[in-house]
Amino acid sequence: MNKKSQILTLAENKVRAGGYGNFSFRELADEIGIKSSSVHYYFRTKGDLGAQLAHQYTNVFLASLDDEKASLQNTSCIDLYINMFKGALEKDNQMCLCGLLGAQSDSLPEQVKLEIKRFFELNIHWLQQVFIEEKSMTIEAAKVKAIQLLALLEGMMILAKVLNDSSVFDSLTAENSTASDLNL
Amino acid sequence: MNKKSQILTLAENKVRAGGYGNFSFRELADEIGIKSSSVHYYFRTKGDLGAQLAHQYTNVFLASLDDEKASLQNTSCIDLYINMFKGALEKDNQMCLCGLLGAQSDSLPEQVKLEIKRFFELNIHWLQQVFIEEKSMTIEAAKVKAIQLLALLEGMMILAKVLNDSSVFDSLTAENSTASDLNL
DNA sequence: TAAAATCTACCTATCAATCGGTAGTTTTCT
DNA sequence: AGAAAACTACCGATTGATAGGTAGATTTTA
Repeated sequence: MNKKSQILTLAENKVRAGGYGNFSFRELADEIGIKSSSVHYYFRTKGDLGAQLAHQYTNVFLASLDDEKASLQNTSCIDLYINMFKGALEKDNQMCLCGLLGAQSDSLPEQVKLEIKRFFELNIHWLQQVFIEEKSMTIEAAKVKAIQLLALLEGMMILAKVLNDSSVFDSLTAENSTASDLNL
Repeated sequence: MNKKSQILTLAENKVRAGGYGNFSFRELADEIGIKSSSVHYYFRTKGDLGAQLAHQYTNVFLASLDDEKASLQNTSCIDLYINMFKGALEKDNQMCLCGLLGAQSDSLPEQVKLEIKRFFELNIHWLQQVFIEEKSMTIEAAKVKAIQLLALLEGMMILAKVLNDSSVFDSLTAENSTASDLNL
């Protein structure tokens, strides 16, 4: 793996653990074994690094979503989507990168903010299509559902972390659907 | 308002905008018109300040929840709860303090982490009681619902901020219940 | 084909600013 | 007088960022 990828991977872990302020050029450089100026060689400013990080995270997330969709043909895309979040949490025990950055977005550089917005817009659109196709919803209703599900999952990641219990996700998948209908 | 309250109020705004790293002793002191050492007089360490901040936030939040509950007798407590979140967002255009800190919790001092956990446990308990009383649920089902609703609202705050649109909350209240049943 | 120019991938060294925190002193209030 | 609430004056560490340099690979030009 080249240095640039190493930097992005390491930065992702740090951001997902504690947000935008939880990484520094020196820290990244030290742990990789280069100098902080070399990190600046790949990323002119911290904002650039953050923006590229979010952009790549979004692309990888959506790509693996489509991959899973293609390979698991008999599973509901909604369950697939829920399990993507649950899996990310259980695998890394970390927040969603864009969820955390989204919560902090008031304090982020503009370029990072835009990438966070992109993540949410693309995810809402992906889910909206699923609700239209799987549940025969109208465009409007599907969008509302998409936003609600995405919010629910981002929030669940927070709760799972705080309560130190990833089983809170289990009530969401269709297998245990007795508890899953959240009609308020 | 005394200095200590001023410090806490100012710190709350800064944390709700950008997280735990978004305030410093110097910044708080400058904006209030005292010296940073005077902030240390009231709060020995940054962890102490953060912990007291979260503790007070939790107490105020739950107290005004009970206040509203007592004054608005004919409204569902669930709608009341939802509107507390929506109101906080529209009034301050800021995240839930403990939602943001919860997302960052891996990087927080232990004392702050404990206060964040307290916020979520008390809120889950409050909602659980509502679901038991209003919807005649079992203890277990009510807890699942409480966790789901809290997660949904914390996540909605993130989405509302990122999309810059607080109307995403509107689909949740009982008045527009056509779109509100989130049965997956 | 060989020299010249350019690029890649780092480096050393340093900057002003900011960070959380401390010791000891002075002012203000009761 | 004595306690509370501020202050001055620091400390060591870290931050993002910049200037300038270098060895080696690659590309362009004559």
